[in-house]
Amino acid sequence: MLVDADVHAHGFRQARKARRLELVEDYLELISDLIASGGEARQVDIAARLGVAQPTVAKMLKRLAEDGLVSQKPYRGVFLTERGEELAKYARKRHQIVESFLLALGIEPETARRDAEGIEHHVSRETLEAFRRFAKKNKAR
Amino acid sequence: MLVDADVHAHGFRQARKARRLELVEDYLELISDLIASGGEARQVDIAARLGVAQPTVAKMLKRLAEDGLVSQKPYRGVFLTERGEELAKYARKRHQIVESFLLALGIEPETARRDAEGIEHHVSRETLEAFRRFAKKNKAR
DNA sequence: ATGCTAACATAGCTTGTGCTATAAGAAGTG
DNA sequence: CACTTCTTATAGCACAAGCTATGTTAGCAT
Repeated sequence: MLVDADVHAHGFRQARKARRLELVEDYLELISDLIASGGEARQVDIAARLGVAQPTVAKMLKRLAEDGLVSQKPYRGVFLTERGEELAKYARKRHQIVESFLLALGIEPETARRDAEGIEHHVSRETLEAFRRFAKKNKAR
Repeated sequence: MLVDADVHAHGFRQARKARRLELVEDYLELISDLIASGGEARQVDIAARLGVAQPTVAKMLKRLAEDGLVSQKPYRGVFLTERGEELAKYARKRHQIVESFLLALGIEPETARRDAEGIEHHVSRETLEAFRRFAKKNKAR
């Protein structure tokens, strides 16, 4: 009935790791979208869209900058580094695949969008590939 | 291209709330499984299976007890209250459906188990129902 | 019954992510 | 050019979830 304890533990560790990455990916994806759609990503806009206070964003950006994912000049907008852009691109691709997959399964668009937001961070490459194939084969009408 | 900011923010707030619930569900589900399979749920076992230190579990159990989800007597095992059992049951059902679904999709068992662990918390009732139907129709070979 | 070991309890620290309040810099307007 | 306003920076607090180290208790074995 129950799986081996070590295996079990490993799974949960993975999940916790994924949870920490979620926020980072959300930020990168959003920053990338903001820049693509308006040319700049200001802290206030990021904050408004994430539903969070501006200092929270400032702190997070500092961390992202330290990790080499974004670059910021004082009192100027924030930009993605090459590595940040890469991650953002992958996150967005994954997001789109998950969403199309759900649509192909016949889920309502609104639900698909919302569920995709949560699911995308927990999909391994193998599962993502399976989703992609399925979505391709069963194109949503 | 970008969705309305308030809608966007609301989605993220929901996601953050869900993230806090994840841990609780993981605990309840695991406690329920441990009791079902061995008659008791000891802190050390919970800790081993979650891949976490025992004091971390102790602290969490205290919180769950305050929230009326588990009951514990000092130096004795932990048990689920009625409300806790209910939540655990739903979480487990959801988990099983997600896992069978991934298996039916042709995902490797190991991967399916791991991905299910992360995905289960983000699946709406609508999507869950679609998963259930698909898994039933395409029973894993 | 006494003592040993395994399990639980507790203290205190770290890190991450949120907040409010406030200072400081940039930008637009008269 | 000065002033107002918008944006960003910084300080300081709270809380959740992790850790290590160490004290207590229960249960088993001699």
